[in-house]
Amino acid sequence: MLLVRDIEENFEKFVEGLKKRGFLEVEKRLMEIIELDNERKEVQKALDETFNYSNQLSKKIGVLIKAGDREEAEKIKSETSAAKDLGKDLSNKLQGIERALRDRLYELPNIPNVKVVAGRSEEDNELLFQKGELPQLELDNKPHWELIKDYGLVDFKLGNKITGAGFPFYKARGARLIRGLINYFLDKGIAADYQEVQPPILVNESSGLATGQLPDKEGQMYHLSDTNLYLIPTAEVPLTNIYRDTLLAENDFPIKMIGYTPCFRREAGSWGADVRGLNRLHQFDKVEVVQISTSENSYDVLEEMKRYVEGIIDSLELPYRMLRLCGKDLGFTAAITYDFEVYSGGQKKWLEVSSVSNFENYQANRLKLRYKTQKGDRKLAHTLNGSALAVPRILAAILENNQTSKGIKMPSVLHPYLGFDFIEK
RNA sequence: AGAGGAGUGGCAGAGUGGUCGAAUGCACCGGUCUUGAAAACCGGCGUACCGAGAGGUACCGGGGGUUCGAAUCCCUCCUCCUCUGCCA
Repeated sequence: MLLVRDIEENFEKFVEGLKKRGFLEVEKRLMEIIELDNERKEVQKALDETFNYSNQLSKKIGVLIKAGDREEAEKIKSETSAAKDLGKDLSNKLQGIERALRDRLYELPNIPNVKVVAGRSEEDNELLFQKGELPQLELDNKPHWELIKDYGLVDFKLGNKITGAGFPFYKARGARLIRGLINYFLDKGIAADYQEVQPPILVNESSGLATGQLPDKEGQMYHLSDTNLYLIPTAEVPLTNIYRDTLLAENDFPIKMIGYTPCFRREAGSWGADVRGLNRLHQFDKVEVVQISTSENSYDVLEEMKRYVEGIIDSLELPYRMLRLCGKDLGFTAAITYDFEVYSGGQKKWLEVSSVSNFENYQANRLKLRYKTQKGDRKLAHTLNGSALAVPRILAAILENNQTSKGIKMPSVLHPYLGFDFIEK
């Protein structure tokens, strides 16, 4: 959530930033917020004064009763009702203003970093580099949704029967591949000093609000109405919320966490050819890294996370490229996001397998996540996260790129995790 | 899930309607003493909002209520503990 004080101090920067995202009537929205905040201050002040007045009277009554002067006490009591009524009016008014202010602030996404270009759609994401050879496949190569059938790795029909579309069963070597990839990704993280966390995959409303999935993406999460809990769309939610309502010391940093969870997304409104097979699922596995940093260091941390993710993809011998998302494609809470995509030769498509983002203090503000500086000031921390990595799409690319007429080769780093290095017919 | 008990500052723990933002101890910070350290002693020590400041206001698990006045009484939700039941 944006800070009103920052909006006031850097009005132009906020106007520009929101315009980059294609927001309309930006000045008007921001002015309204500043006005509401001023109104809030005024009403708060009046309310404080009213409370002060009645607090004085109450104290007097207390003293008088103790002194045995009942009559005088009753007299003062009769004077309190006007202040009480006024107090009630003012606090209703204040509540209304605060709600309005909060609602307006909730509507506003994070301000993009200066490096982020405006853009009109994902077409305008900036391609920063591409690495690795595109696979030279034999003529009869197939997309993974055929390969998984041929080799009996993933069963979508069974998923339909037991749950519904987008909830596949992984079987035999398919299941082993999922488990192996998860373990490989976790081991990589541990080697890079991330602390492994196994979080709950159901979270409460406060957690969803704090990392910004709520209210923005309400319709994208599965909601259990009888307990008012949400199935997580990413481990980011429970991992980042560990630090909700926290005051850290500067020597608590760096804070590096890694967690594997299944992720649940309703994907309402998704359609088209790119949803086939493992490309887009309602339930999928993902290993996520999260870091909490000071405001000074967060861009160094972001670079570190990018290098980290790149290293894993590289080790899997997959061709990949990195993009910087344009303002229009940037997630609601992110200030900057780098996407990693791997090339999947069977469907001849680039698949997004990781998003690495810096949220600066946007989430921290909602999380009430601060740290104390050496000088003793309290500052909002910065939060960052990245996929490391999304499992099914990596699986799709491995299957497609390594297929031969005799079977599918497995990347060498996975051999110890799989117990096989080749999937033959 | 049922019955009972409990949630107070970084921690421990007092406070059951009035000058309580809250005793006391520990921890922490500064100082005195000391060659140095410890001990002892003195002082400081929660958060947020408003204000240039003086100061004001709010906060005793969350929300609501009673009252001139609530940490204290009532309602509700959450969490923890004990017993009973159930179950990976």
